[in-house]
Amino acid sequence: MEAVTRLITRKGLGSVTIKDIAREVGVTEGAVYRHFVSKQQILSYLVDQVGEFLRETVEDAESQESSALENLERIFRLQLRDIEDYWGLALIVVAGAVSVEDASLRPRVASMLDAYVERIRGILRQGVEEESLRPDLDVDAAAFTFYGMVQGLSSLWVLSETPWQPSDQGDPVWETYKRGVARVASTTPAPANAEVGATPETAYGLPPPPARVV
Amino acid sequence: MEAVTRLITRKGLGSVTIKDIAREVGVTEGAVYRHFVSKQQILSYLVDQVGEFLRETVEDAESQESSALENLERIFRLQLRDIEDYWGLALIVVAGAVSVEDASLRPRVASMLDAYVERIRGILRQGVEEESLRPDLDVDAAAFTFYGMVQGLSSLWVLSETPWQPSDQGDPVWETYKRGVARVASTTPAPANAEVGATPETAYGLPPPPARVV
DNA sequence: GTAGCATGTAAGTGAGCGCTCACATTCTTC
DNA sequence: GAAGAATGTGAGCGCTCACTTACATGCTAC
Repeated sequence: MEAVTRLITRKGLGSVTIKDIAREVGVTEGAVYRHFVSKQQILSYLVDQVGEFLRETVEDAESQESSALENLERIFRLQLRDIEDYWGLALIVVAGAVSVEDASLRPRVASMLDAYVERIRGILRQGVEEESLRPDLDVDAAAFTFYGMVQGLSSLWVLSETPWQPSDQGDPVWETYKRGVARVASTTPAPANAEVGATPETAYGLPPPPARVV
Repeated sequence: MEAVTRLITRKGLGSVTIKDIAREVGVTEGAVYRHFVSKQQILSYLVDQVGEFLRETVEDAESQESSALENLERIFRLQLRDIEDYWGLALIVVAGAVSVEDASLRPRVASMLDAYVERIRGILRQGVEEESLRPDLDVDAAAFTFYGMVQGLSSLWVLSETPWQPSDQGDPVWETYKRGVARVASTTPAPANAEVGATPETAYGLPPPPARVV
């Protein structure tokens, strides 16, 4: 499974063949079929693995005893970092690219992503309750937008030639989101004549994001 | 090209073959090769066509003499509608799925999407100037988020089994976005002890969003 | 009307795919 | 150390794909 992940990260999902996998592991094709009954099964396991990975990410961030908004920000940043590390997996997480080609995997990808979005909704709901988020927040909409932010950054990054990183854009994108969902009174509203381009302070007791060379 | 669009809409991108295209048009494979030199060329034309389609959508919305925020909202809604109508094209617009499989098409898809996002940025910049958007708005971040909203809704929709439509979620998602980018001073800020569940006022002279059953 | 060209057809080619199978090797168990 | 299971090999099967080619047909120009 690790080899498959590496290959997808390197070559993209569609062009990974059983022969590729076998060579990456250092065996022949036949040997692969001693452990998996079909290519579809391999991809299916991969989807499960990605789902598990997502679940862990969310739970790690949740376990910290802090506000929902802080937890969300942590998830957001972890997600961007993971996407940078696992180029190809981003495509699964983010576009459900597998399921486009192989309709039989679609339900699995769908339910994996659904579980993820549902977890985000849960945090948002908690945020509304604990009043770190707007009381009139539409939780579904905010969850969609959260998912979209990650996905949008990922797919533009994956396509782009220039070597920027999602996390470079993470701060301002998050600020925009926060403004949309946070309780208005608790944010420090920008003065009307604030300087354009001023970088917002990072908060929430997070370590400052690692400096990245652009 | 229309036949290709229909086929992708019907079957997904990866599983469309030259034979499929030929049959859809009503000729044989050989005849297709009288007009196109390769399958890659066909897909390349398709990407161009999608780019043109996007450009037209944005320009239509821009041509209306109204605020940048209103224009953006119009683009957002048009986009969701188009995605519902052209299932498969959503995947190109939204995930660059082609380019995942065929690396040679990637630059083309990338520049098409880049042009789109750049247009969005232009509208946002205009909005900052005309003061319908926050003066300290990070235009890049807001453009990313805009793109992500559309993409997030699309891909979750494409995967989902249940028959919801992106435009069902459009209103609340847009509200969230608007709150993130619009000029704070011109919105009616919720008082610190606002009632839970209070619906924010729409502003900017927009008609109230149509009531939607969720 | 016929030359020339655009367009179409049917059969094929070669390559790559997922997958299988007869057979070899290695590991475990007693 | 032998039996048997697990694991690996390499050839190859059947299939589909993008693409080609030899040949037919219709349209246009003069």
